[in-house]
Amino acid sequence: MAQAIPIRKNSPLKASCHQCSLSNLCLPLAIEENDLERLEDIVQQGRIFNRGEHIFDQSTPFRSCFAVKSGSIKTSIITEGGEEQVTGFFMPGELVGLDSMSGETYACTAKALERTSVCEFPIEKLEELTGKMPELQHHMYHLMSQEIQNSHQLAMLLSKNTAEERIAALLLSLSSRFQRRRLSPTNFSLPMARNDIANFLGLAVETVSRVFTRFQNQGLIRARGREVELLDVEALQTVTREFSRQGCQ
Amino acid sequence: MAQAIPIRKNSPLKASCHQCSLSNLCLPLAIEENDLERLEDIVQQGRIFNRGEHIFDQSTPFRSCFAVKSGSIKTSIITEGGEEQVTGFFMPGELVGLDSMSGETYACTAKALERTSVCEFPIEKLEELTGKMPELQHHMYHLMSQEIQNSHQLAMLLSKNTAEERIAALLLSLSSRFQRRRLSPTNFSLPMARNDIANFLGLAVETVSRVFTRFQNQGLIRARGREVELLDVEALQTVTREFSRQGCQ
DNA sequence: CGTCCAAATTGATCCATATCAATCTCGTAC
DNA sequence: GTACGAGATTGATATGGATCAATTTGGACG
Repeated sequence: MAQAIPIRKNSPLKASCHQCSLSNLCLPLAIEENDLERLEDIVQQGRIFNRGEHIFDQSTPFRSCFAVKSGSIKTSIITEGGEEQVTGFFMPGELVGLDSMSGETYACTAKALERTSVCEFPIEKLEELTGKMPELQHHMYHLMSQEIQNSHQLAMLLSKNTAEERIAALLLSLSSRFQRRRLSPTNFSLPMARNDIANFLGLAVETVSRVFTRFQNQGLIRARGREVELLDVEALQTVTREFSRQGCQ
Repeated sequence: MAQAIPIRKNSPLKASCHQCSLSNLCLPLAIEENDLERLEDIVQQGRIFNRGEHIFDQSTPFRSCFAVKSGSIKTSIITEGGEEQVTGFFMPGELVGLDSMSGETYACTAKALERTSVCEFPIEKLEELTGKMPELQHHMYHLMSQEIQNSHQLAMLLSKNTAEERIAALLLSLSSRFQRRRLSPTNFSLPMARNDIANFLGLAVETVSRVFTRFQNQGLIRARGREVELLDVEALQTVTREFSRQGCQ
């Protein structure tokens, strides 16, 4: 299988947001034809990261935001003590790095959970562009605001909800994000390990494991390793009193 | 004391960010003289709210962000079930409403914790202005990014830290925010009730109370009702492994 | 100055989840 | 195919903080 796939003639090195199936999810929401071209001018498309590789970490000077094209990314803060706090999971169509726009270096570390490709938006050029394009500026505010809300919802989940509620909420969040990408909302593969789930939700791994089996015994889900099937979405929604991470957009 | 204070002749009804002692804290950071005037044109200054009054709530259509001039504000999310989750406390120089820039209505409810005056920034005009003023736009991104980080720090505190650590962190956060306003960082009055602290930090009121007395017995603080004196800041910092809410800016 | 009510404190008990410990599973490399 | 190790599961026990209950404090108001 050493045969390389031939590169298409005239395949542009620069981005082509036009053809991107995620174009309505990430940045170029609802902007004009020639506006889209301006965005294409500044984006660096198609960087690939393998599982476990860092897109950036807390010591990296902040230069760019990244939109996930395929794969998935985990962001986390590492404390001086070396403890990790997972702050989010990012799926295709979502924008990573918005929390870093107020410092010299990134505010967190971003790691590819699987083979992942991203579009890079250099922040200086992006700011320049949003200054000229009110729609795009508005969209940036929208995305950042959404990110604040997500984080508030997470805080709420952590401070008020039980282990079962937190995990149900996460499953439903993932479900709706898969659905938005026109993938099955009931049958998907978790991109992250149990450990990451536990850390994100402020639980011990053992607790996550136990809740998964409990849900399984109750007929709410079917889970084998990272493969998950939601058997009773309604019931899961009942378990979750609150929380709906809408992700990016 | 029925005598009204006479209104100064020519006292402008519109804002005067020039004279505002908070001008380097809230929006008009590092902008030019005539830029500041443009900001003054859009801001509605001097609205006063009494203790307990709502600046806005979740059913209010989103129109404006608010900068705290004096007093303090509590923001919280009310769930369908009527549960409250306090999402933040805002002090003079800080901007409220950034989490609401992605919906038709406000994402939370804002309540004055004491007699509070605010400056109102109508969002449409503000967006228009940031489109023309790159510095101001940059500052908005900065503020929103900071807000995301604050919220991540809170999530971290809630998921990883003990009751003592959370309360020490809050006290130190308030301390540094008082200091930024050139007030005493060791001797201040808490604007919020124990209940609000408990809710914000994901604890029961009783626990907050107990930790306060424990800190007092250990000689870390002196507290009588809402009056607090930090006696050993170093020790409090040791208690807090993490977390530093920088507030706005 | 005393009354009243909300807020705060203190004490006793209980429980959800962490922690510790022991397998088990499965993907990967040899 | 077998061996290995990381990740996941399951079981037993400990504990921090919630909850329930009872005072106490303090501020607003007549």
